[in-house]
Amino acid sequence: MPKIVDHEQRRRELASAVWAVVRRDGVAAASVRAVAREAGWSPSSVQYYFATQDELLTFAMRMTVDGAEQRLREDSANPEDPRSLVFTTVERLLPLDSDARVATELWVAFLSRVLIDADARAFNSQTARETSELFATVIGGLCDAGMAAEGLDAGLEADRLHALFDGLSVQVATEPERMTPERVRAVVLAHIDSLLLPEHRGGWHDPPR
Amino acid sequence: MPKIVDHEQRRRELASAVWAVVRRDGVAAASVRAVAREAGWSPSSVQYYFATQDELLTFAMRMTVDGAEQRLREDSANPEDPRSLVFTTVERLLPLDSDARVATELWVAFLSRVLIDADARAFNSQTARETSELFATVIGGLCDAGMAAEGLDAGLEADRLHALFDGLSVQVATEPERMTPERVRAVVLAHIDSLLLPEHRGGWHDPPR
DNA sequence: CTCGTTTCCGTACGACTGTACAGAAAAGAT
DNA sequence: ATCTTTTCTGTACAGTCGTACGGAAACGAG
Repeated sequence: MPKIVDHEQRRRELASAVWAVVRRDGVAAASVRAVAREAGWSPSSVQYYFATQDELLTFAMRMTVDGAEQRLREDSANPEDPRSLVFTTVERLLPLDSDARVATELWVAFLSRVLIDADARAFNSQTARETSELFATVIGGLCDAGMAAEGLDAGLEADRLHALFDGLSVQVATEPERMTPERVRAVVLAHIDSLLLPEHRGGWHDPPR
Repeated sequence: MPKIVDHEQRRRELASAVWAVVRRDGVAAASVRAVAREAGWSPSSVQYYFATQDELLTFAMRMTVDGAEQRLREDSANPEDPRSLVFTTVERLLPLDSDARVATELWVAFLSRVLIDADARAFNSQTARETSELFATVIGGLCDAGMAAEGLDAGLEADRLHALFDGLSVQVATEPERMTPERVRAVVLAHIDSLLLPEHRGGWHDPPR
């Protein structure tokens, strides 16, 4: 038996190289050769683990959403008040601290692929649907707790929060100097307040984190 | 004197070809050759009007925001109630009808460039700032009319509306089947209502258009 | 018709792309 | 030490790309 490498780990390693290249030079520069150079391997070696470039890029993209899901699960055992559950959910998905922001930038970079590539489009629809459902769940929590403003349409509000979330993501990635983490937090808090009954608004003495 | 062509018009004609290509095959496919083929000219001919590819793409992108500005001015002489001014402003900028949606898709396609190219970044910042100011103005109109909810921070709300707008733009471009024009309108109307004093909410018997 | 300018095009060069393929290097099992 | 399978690499091919350059075509003024 010959030398054996953990294929999955090697693939993750190469995906990280994809991130680095995309982050530095854009998604158009994520060629097989560039990724190989970044990872310190020969292009043919990359080819050994990913038969095609598309496979490589798709895998790299899928890893970012896996990361987001994991980040989300980290303390979803968070039975505190539904209001801060909404906040932490958004904040976990929309990474504001240093490294994790790369995932958002990757997402923006890959958006251009969604317009063209059918697979990327399907993948995007899938994760978008999951995000919508997640937001619908946490907003449903507000309603169940009787904290939501009266006449609030949970489905509509989930879409609205989702759109706000996507917009903030884009702006964090494309205009980090204008849309700072503090500003993002302020916008999100204001938005959540707008979902609540007046008596539950404000008083974010402990903006989680 | 030889044959004379209107350079500016020819440039606009070529920019339209850029749109068509970007729309169909993505921004990565917007090569000089592809644009020339689309426009029915030789690649060298395109070169005659745009010395470099970058010049071509930048010009095409700038034309889309010119279009948006023009669309905006079309009936900005609209002194009706400030509430529907907010709505029409958003709707004019976020084209929902057939053709004009291409501009939004172009914007999404070009976002990936913003992450990399310094010029694209500056251009994006500039237009984003203008959009923010515009939103701040119309929201200021709500406040001045005494229709805004109490304790409303106009600057913050301008940013929030801007983020919602960008998110809707992305979703309209990437998931048109989920985010239909009707859904967009519903989300925007709900958002505007959340900015108002309770007594001014609802009753959009005449959603403009 | 002829000249001069503008407009347009064909060609060419160097660089990069994805990927197919054949063979070299590595390393555990015998 | 030898064998066998995995791992890795070099090379090659057929594209596409941006763009520089020289010359052809078009066309208005004289």
